[in-house]
Amino acid sequence: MSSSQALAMTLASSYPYLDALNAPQREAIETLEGPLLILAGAGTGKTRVLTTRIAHLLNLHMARPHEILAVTFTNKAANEMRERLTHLLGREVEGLWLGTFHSLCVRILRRHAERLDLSPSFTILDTDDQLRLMKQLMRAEGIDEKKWPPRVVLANIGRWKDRALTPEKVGAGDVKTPEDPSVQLYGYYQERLEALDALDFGDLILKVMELFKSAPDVLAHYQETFKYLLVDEYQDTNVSQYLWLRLLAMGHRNVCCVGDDDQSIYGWRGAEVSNILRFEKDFPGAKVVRLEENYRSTPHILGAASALIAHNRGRLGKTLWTQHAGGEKVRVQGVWDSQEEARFVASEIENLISRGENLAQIAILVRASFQTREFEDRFMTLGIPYRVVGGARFYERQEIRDALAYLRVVAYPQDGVAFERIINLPRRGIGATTLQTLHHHARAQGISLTQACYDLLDTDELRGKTRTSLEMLLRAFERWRETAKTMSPHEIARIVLDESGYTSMWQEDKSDDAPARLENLKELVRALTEFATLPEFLDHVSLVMDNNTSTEGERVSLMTMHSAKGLEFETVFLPGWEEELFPSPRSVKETGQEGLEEERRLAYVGITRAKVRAFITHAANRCIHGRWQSSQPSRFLDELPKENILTARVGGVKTTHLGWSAASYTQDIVAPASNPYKVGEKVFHIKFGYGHVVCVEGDKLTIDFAKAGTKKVVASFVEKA
DNA sequence: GGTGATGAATTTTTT
DNA sequence: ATTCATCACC
Repeated sequence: MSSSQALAMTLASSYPYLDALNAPQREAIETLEGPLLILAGAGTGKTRVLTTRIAHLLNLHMARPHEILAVTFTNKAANEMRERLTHLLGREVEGLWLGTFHSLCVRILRRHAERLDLSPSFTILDTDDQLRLMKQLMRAEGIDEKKWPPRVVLANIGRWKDRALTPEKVGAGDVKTPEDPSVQLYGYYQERLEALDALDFGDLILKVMELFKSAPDVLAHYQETFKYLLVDEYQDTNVSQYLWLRLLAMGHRNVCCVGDDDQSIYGWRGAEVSNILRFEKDFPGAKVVRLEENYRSTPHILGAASALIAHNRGRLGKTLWTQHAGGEKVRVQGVWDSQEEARFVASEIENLISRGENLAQIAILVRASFQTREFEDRFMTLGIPYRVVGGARFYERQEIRDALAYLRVVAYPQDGVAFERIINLPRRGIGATTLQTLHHHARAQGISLTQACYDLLDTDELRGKTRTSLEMLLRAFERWRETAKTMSPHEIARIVLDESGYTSMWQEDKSDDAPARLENLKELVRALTEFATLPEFLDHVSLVMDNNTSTEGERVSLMTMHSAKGLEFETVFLPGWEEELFPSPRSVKETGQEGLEEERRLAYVGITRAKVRAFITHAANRCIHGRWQSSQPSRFLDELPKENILTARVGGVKTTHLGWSAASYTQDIVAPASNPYKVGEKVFHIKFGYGHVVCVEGDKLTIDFAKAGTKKVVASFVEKA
């Protein structure tokens, strides 16, 4: 034991935050030196251990904030950890290296870009950019996109990057068939990225490794700086991230990883549970602490989850236990179809509301995001406030990405990816042919797309309308860049969007979703007020794809089980436990037993989110891709012990009106007619667009929407058009 | 170079 | 059901 650790032990009692911990938790916190692996089951206080550990390191003056590197899985988790740390220490901590692998890598890369063939203002490509680039590449190479879908090629490349395989390292055993063009395209893809001064997500990790290998002084600097390393959600790290970590930890070996092999649900993204097993091998003498006391769930919930996960082979094995007693059994409910499922869940939620339960403590966790739709419909009809977490994310919307492309070109003139996106948006007569000419020139001369435009404008290559509008566009960008020097980012954004004609493009658009898009653009400009500079904002956007899900207001949460990781709710609904949906047939088909086990872990994650009560439902019929299918209950249901569950089934061909409980029916009649809308009036709804009121009942309106058809909604969800 | 019609494929999960 | 690509025509 080191002297500092001995010190920690003796002083422990004078740190009140240690007193509330159980023995293993305390051990996990007081083992500050040397490699430590914390196997933390669901709900065993893992985040608490991590934050307390950081607080303890700081309080004992064993490290200054900038000497601690803490890696989380999501930006949200990083923020939460920061908040809890502030709370523990009673003050804000500045300078801590706390973030996701990706955001930490960007921070390092921007600092040392000159040591690599990158500029400090390199671009980070997102999935959309990647896809566009790959399509271009494949077209240029004459590769059939039908036979080799660009998404699949990109997925292959992504998996190779997850395993730290550069194009030359990809072997024959890494491709499914010898004629797969992915390897060849991987090489070209990397060349294009380099020419574009761009990195994709996987590159962020690999580039830092490259930096460390080519610049030993830089590596030494970070190895010395980061005296203590902490990693959350360790079961979801990939090989690259593991190697990255090992490189940094090699010297002092003060590395603490927290994970749960039973909650590994990102195998499809290259996560390797085996990193956990490797840990003890690569860090001999590593201490392993197991956290098995669950503070979250009732015995029935825990019992159901534990029995389910016990069906997996190849797990490290943990026995979760709780001091809680009693509680409700997990309810398993069969319904006729997905609509009835939505009605059932909604009526149960109304029951909970009438019993005074907090909506923020209720969540519906689905396997696939399309499942949220029917719940949304139902909640809107009944006026149950809800929020969809994750899903179609703000920064991924078309109009937002277009607007961002404009801003990127203003901030980084050489950003070809962004420039290409908006060069003809709104339409200004610069079509595919012109673009091809520009590309050809840019590549031949090894210059940026923007530079190629300037070059070609000096020649007679371009004529007529094309020439004038390209010239105008370049002038406009020059002007905006000038403006950007003196104005705040949000003012620049407004000017750029107006002067480019992008705003008017949507104003003139007669489609139903145009108003919502304009609203989103306004929201974007609003979001910009929080940033001092354009580059700062752009980095934020490419890394923090979380739409800042406002936690404000009491709302039911709707999300996938994946995005529910790390969260907890008093009540959890788990709909769609059917063979054709969960386990996902695709997952089982593609990766067999391994895939099935990952699905089971997902089920385990789902159940263990619940503190007090859990409902699992399965429908006999479901409409997938516009086609009705009948389905069998999920095999996972058979794996739940009888003593922990309560089964009910509503079968038969005739629909049973489960959701139409007396409560919701009377509410329809009793509710006062307190809304300002009249039959025939034109209204706007954020999700359904424009429509006319056809019926008014109390605060409910029946509206015939131009696009979405006839829907019944609560008056407060629409506005006058 | 732009537009509109037709037909096919698509949806698992996310930094 | 919706989105995307392709093709014919302006």
